[in-house]
Amino acid sequence: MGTSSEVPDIVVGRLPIYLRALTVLEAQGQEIASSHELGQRLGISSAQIRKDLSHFGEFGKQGTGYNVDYLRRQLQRILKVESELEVALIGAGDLGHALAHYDGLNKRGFRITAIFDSDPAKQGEKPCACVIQDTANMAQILREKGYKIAVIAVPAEAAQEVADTCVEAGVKVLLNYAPITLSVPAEIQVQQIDPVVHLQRMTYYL
Amino acid sequence: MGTSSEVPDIVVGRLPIYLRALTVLEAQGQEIASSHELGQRLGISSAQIRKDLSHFGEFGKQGTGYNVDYLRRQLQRILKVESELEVALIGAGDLGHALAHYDGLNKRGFRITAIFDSDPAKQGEKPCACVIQDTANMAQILREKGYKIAVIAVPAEAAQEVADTCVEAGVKVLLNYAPITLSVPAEIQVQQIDPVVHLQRMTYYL
DNA sequence: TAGATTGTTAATCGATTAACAATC
DNA sequence: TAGATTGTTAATCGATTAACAATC
Repeated sequence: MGTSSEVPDIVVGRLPIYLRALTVLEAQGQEIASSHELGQRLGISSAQIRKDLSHFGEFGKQGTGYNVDYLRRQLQRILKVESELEVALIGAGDLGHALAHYDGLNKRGFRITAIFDSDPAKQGEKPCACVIQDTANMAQILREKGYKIAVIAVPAEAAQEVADTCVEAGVKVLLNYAPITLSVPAEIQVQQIDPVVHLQRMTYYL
Repeated sequence: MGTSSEVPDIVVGRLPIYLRALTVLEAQGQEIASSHELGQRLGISSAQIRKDLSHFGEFGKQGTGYNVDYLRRQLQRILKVESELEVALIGAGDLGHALAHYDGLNKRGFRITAIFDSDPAKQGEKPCACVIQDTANMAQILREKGYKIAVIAVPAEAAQEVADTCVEAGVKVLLNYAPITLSVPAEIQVQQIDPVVHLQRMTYYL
């Protein structure tokens, strides 16, 4: 064991997949799952699942497997998603609206509580529980309310500037839907969602 | 060298990122780029970029670097995105509509030419160039028109069944927005987009 | 107890990096 | 030529897997 910074990124990246599978199993009323069963569902070897989990502790019982509810809670704790997290959404175009309406975020602990758009025509609209505000006020609001998580759903041309503002305002986690690679300080977490990139890595095999 | 099946998945996965960066550079009028410059922009080592490209051929010139336009075209060829590819979209909820409206797909070679939804109220609607059809007719249409690529934007409960139908109808590439791990034959390519999974792998570091 | 499955070790496998000859 | 950068090799580094003692 040791400090959490020793856990490989790639291991951390699989935990949400495990968590999701456990949530599904629990909804189905299953109380126990073995690493073998989990692995089969996810297309991952059972050894890898056990190895991954061993970075964080001992969660199973020999001869039995893992208690689904217990392991789910442990993963939520490890991933720091036990309580609800507030998310700022920047960009209220089609995608921004779709995200604002999407209850899957809410149900899984991410609450969009601020939305920004630079288009005055959209400001004042209320696509979900919160009203669309002017991007000009974003930096101040992010800092005052202490937002740590932001979702960027603006056009590619605006994304880097939005990211810079977020970082400057104290945001630590960025989910970027704009199709460009953002340049941010090393301590800032960025994940990219670009459907074209995902499609292109598959068309290679056609 | 050898057959393309020898190229590691992880290398193929980076090519779309390179392609995207080259497209940006070209739009900015830059004609030449070195592996070092590309790497700096992407947060990847120059050695890795050269190694990755070396799986497919020799595209650069010593002492100079890579011709941006030439390398971009080569990557498009390797990734099989030289010509437009037809995409079927299943699910016309908020996300489906957002995808149908998104011109970034079109501009980068993926044309949505069929949309399906099981809700009769939505059928007949025309969110983009094509009309929403009944999911009941999906299998037949996918097979007749020879769709190889489908985007799944239905609720989690319906996703596995939709995937099964797609695979049965000859689809080879699936982009899945539903928050479940799909079970498909090994030869089928699947990529998953789940914002919650992306967020959770970052909240670990908060 | 017998059967099953964990957590962990050691071996294997694969990916990344550093370094450099080739060459533009 | 001098400077720069590629493509490639070999070394390093890290991740996955197989195997098994521990134990429920």
